[in-house]
Amino acid sequence: MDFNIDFLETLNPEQYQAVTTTEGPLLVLSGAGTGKTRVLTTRVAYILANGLAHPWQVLAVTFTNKAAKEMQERLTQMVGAAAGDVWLGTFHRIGLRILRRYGDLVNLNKNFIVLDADDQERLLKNIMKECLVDTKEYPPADLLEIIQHWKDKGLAPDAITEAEKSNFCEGRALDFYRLYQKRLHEMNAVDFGDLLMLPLLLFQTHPEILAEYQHRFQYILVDEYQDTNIAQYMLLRLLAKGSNNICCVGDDDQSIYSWRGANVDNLLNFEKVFPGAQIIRLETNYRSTEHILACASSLIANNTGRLGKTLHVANQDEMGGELVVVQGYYNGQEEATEIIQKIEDENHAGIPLSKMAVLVRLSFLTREFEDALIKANLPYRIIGGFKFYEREEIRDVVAYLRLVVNQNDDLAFMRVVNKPRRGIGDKVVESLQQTANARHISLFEAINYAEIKPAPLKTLQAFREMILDAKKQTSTLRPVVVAKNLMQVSGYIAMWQAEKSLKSDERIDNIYELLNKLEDFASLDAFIEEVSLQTENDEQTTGDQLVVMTLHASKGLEFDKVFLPAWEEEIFPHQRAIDEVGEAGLEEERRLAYVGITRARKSVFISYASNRRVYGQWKNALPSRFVEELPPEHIDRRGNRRMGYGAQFSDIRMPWAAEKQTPKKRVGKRVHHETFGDGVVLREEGDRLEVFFDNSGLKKVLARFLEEI
DNA sequence: ACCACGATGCTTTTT
DNA sequence: GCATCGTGGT
Repeated sequence: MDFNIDFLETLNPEQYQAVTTTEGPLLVLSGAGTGKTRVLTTRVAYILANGLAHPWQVLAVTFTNKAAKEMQERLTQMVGAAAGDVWLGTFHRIGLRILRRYGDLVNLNKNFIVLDADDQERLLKNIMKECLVDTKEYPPADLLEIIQHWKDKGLAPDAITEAEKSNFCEGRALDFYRLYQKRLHEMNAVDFGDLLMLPLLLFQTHPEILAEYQHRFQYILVDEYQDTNIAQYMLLRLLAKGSNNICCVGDDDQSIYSWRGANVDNLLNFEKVFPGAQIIRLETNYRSTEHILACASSLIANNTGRLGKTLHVANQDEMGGELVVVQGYYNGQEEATEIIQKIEDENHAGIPLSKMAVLVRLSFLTREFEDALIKANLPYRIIGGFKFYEREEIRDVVAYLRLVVNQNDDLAFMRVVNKPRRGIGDKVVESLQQTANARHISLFEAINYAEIKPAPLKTLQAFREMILDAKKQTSTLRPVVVAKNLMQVSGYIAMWQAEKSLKSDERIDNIYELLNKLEDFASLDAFIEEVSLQTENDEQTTGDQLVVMTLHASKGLEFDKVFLPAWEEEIFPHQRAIDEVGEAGLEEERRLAYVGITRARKSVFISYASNRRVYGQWKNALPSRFVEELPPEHIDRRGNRRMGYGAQFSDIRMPWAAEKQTPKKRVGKRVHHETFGDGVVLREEGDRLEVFFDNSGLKKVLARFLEEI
């Protein structure tokens, strides 16, 4: 293989070791900005160049689709077309690939579909309703989370032990899980968790298949190992039993997905699980300045139970640099406006927008920045907010296509059968469902048997023919043409065109954007599969844009200048993280702060606001405790913009603050309301009061609209 | 079957 | 403050 190994010379000694120690288990502890992607990529290239394995005998797993794509590109640069034969992708994609091949051994039909979060929740809601559960009291989303956690551990319903059981809905979660799996099976569908759990089940029940993959994968590489869950760990352990050549790269200080089932112990126990493992530490940081690293290190030092690493700057040029700025603001809006102003100034001074980023803890915080960006007329992209593939119109179009591919896809059927309105209401769908249940057939097939009045029946038959017609077209026409036809014939596009609003125009644009993507696909199946795995916003760097995203979404990225707003108690660290898992939650929040700071090459701008609107209500806020954990000599602390540094937050007297100071006991008091007149307070729940007004009767009103009389 | 309106709850973080 | 859901009227 023609392969230029010159770039081995540009590696530092530790990186070189990590690349060339190919045999046996290896753990690479790789701090932020120490070149781990480079190591991983070069390692694969090294293995291929030395003929240690064929490309298809190398398995490289990444955490996100984006990371996989980036690695694929870099690898192609180094080894050319051979890069395409390496098994490279997210765990979920690899799992899918295995199931497409051997799914029949775990009761799957070859062309199964992958449900997204929305489908899953809808399905669970249906199941719960059938079981006469009040979905208000027991939210399907909570059940989904429970089931996902089971799947994260690789636990099928029969494997749930007493200790794993949940007391959700009087302990019925397991029953629902069983039903849910049964329903998935009937629909020939899997969810995200199944993409890990079912391959695991396959390997456990079919040793000969496991042996085949153990033999196949001579070298296994894993990125972001600190964020793998138990199912992923078990898969890796099984696969690595073949060659024993497994290399995991990770950083315990960047473990930020425990809420999703990630388990840092995978990394901490690496030596125990893989005897004879070697460990290499990458501690030379090529990304950030001294001040930035000092802040990150000082902050993370407050965590316990770390493996411990000391990052140092790579070159002397990076010594010094700008101090990390900590700025206080009056409120969230001022904060957003001023930060965008700064970004605009930097942009005028020559820094491209794409080299800067605003990273927030909670996705709703992106909103104020979006407003400010629109006012400033700067091009931007929000990541972590509403995602392209989660938009209504996109999901509708995909549902149509899913139905063309698989008429038994009941969820897709229900989504589009009356969209646009065709006069098919709840009653008709209910009747279809009954027939379908009784005969064990899909809703689509039930059209032929259900007792339905002539008018809707005619509509349903026409709908049926339309889908079957599109299916017929797939054998002669290109997928993109079939899809465009269907969107016209079904009246779906016309539905939005008729609406004529700003939003509907945008929706139509989105639909065409989606349909154009179809150009690149040979079949509808392939397209749907791509879409169902593409949950994360792919990099569509259309020109020079500023990104505003969540801290979670920023993992693995880097920017010259990073802005970290809303460093306030209850937001960051997030109150719920602390409430739910206490000290462990706080430490994960701190790692998130560490991830945020270490995204920056040249400068970090941290800020907090004294007042913030949450749920449309003003709340005052204290600076995050993390601010106090930064080393004073490395920061430029500017305090609050309007009050000057040192002002006591409790000194702030704002109109809305007055309401907080009124005594809590208001029950029994006579009050006056501008619209409802005089009355007496009966009950009190936080800010909401139940008042019996003399002339208007019983009303629920907000305390701030009341005056005591 | 569909629409208008009001009550409700929501904001962690994502493959 | 907003989007979603459920209700009751047409």
